Amino acid sequence: MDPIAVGMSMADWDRRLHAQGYRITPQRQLVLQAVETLRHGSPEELLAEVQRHAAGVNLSTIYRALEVLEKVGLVTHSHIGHGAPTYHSVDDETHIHLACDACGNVESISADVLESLARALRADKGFDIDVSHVSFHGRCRKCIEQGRAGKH
Amino acid sequence: MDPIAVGMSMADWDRRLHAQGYRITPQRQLVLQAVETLRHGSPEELLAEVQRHAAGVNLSTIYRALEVLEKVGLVTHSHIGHGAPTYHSVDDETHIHLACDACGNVESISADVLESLARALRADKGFDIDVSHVSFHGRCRKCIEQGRAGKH
DNA sequence: CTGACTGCAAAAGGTTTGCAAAAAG
DNA sequence: CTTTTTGCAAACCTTTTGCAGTCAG
Repeated sequence: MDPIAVGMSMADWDRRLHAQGYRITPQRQLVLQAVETLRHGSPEELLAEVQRHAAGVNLSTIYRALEVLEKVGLVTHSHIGHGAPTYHSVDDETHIHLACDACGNVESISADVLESLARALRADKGFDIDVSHVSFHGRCRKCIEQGRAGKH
Repeated sequence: MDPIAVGMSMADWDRRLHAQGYRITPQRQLVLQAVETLRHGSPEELLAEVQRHAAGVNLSTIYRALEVLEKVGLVTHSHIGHGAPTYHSVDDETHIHLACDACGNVESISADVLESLARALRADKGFDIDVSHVSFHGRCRKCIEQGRAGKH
């Protein structure tokens, strides 16, 4: 598997960084690749992925790289559970997360379902939702059928 | 201000605890009252509120009380930002949060806006949203008008 | 060269846990 | 009297920060 050409945002990732005055570094490229490889990843998970290619990279570098990559619009994150945020690449189709509180499973679905709600909130409240950030908690089909209860 | 009769859930709060085998303690009552007084509160903030009435209460007690109160259905929490969760009492009208990433302000609105979306997700994906848990990120009217950018 | 970036280690938040003493039922 | 609950202190986990050395431009 070619570690370079993973997503379409990779095409101009360096230009994007450059444009905003940031430098191109191997670490930043590795983090971006890691985000695109694991389509969802916590900082910890991204570190593991990055370290498969470059063992010496430090966790704080992951955090700082993600901050920069997010600032230039190459990645986003959302808070799915109680724990760590999940980062994903911006070139994926915008999606939202359905996190099951009973089994912990997380499903990604298209963000299209939010369209009319987003429009309504924009109109009524003047509030502009960051759609890529959205995640819903609840119970998935399987857990409802099995009568599994429980939060978290 | 009467510290006892704040919300309607206070009516049978002790019965609720009792029913599930938990004991009635001043700390638990104080925490429940604090949640109803500050309609939104992080554990830290709830501690401060509780300590206005009983200085000796410990933060870990707040956490443990919230866990129990949540288990018996007297309070819920939602994760608004990056930081601490926010607890609110269940007897309030179910509401969701609109958190502005630019100014940090959080607005509560009725959860009614989610009705049709919730129904659709239930039908299409079999996923049952925990509505009280929902919060949206984005930009509020003020910040949009002032062209204020920025995440977090 | 010079400033931005990295690794490391320490600090900072937020939450959890073990334990002995205190309180509830 | 028995069992739960509390307060305290320490442990834990994730994220942030200060700093000196390194690297990109």
